[in-house]
Amino acid sequence: MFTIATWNVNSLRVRLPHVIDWLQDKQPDVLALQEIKLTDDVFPSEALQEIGYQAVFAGQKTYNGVALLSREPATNTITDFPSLDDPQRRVLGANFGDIRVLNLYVPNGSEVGSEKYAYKLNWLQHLYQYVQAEREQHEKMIILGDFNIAPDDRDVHDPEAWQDSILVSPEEREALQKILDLGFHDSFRLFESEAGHFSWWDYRAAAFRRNRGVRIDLILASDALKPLCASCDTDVEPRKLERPSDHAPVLAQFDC
DNA sequence: ATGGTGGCGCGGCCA
Repeated sequence: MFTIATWNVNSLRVRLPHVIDWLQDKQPDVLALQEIKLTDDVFPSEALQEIGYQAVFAGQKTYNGVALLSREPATNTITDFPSLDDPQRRVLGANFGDIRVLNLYVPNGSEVGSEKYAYKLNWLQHLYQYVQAEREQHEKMIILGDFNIAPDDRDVHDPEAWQDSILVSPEEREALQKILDLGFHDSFRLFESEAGHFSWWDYRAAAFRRNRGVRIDLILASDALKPLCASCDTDVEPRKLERPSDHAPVLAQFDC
């Protein structure tokens, strides 16, 4: 069994105790982190090593930053799309055995029509190009992370209120669909077709308590991995802790 | 309709 998870931790410095507890509880082979919000020189490699996890990472000051924590070493690591020169650290690709893993922190986009929205759509185009090329080289591939896109209205607590806004706009959803059309599957939807299952809840207005969230943290499995996917679940428990991340971890299991 | 919270870092940006 190969188990892999994604978690936007919103500062690894603050959330390190939660991450360590969760790793010890769930023991995944790989955990992809987003928004670590720290520079490489202060990455907590030793604390993770002590509980049996190695790390590769691409950090920056204050914002963004991604990492892959794993029991076995990562190989063939990349931290950028070849076609995009971007100072923002949002991409981390690596192999774990014969599985190609791509950890993403997709830009939020702020507001539809804004400069940040244009950056998001452009970034997604470069992602598409990269995945298109990678797909030809790797049968077993997993793309996971904070996509900052809710795939469809089941993934939004109040679709009418959210209509055409950031995270759900048609252009964003089309960009995600294009990537799925390269031969990927939303693991969560292989097992659950009902609405109301979320991975992010705003810190404000008691959104978590009222389950007013969106499902934007995804694990995409390639065609070859789809039949091997045994489960995919959101773990809401860490969201209930003191000083939680605003995102919950999502964990998938594969029979390989 | 607005503001509500949290992280970084100490004012304002970002989510």
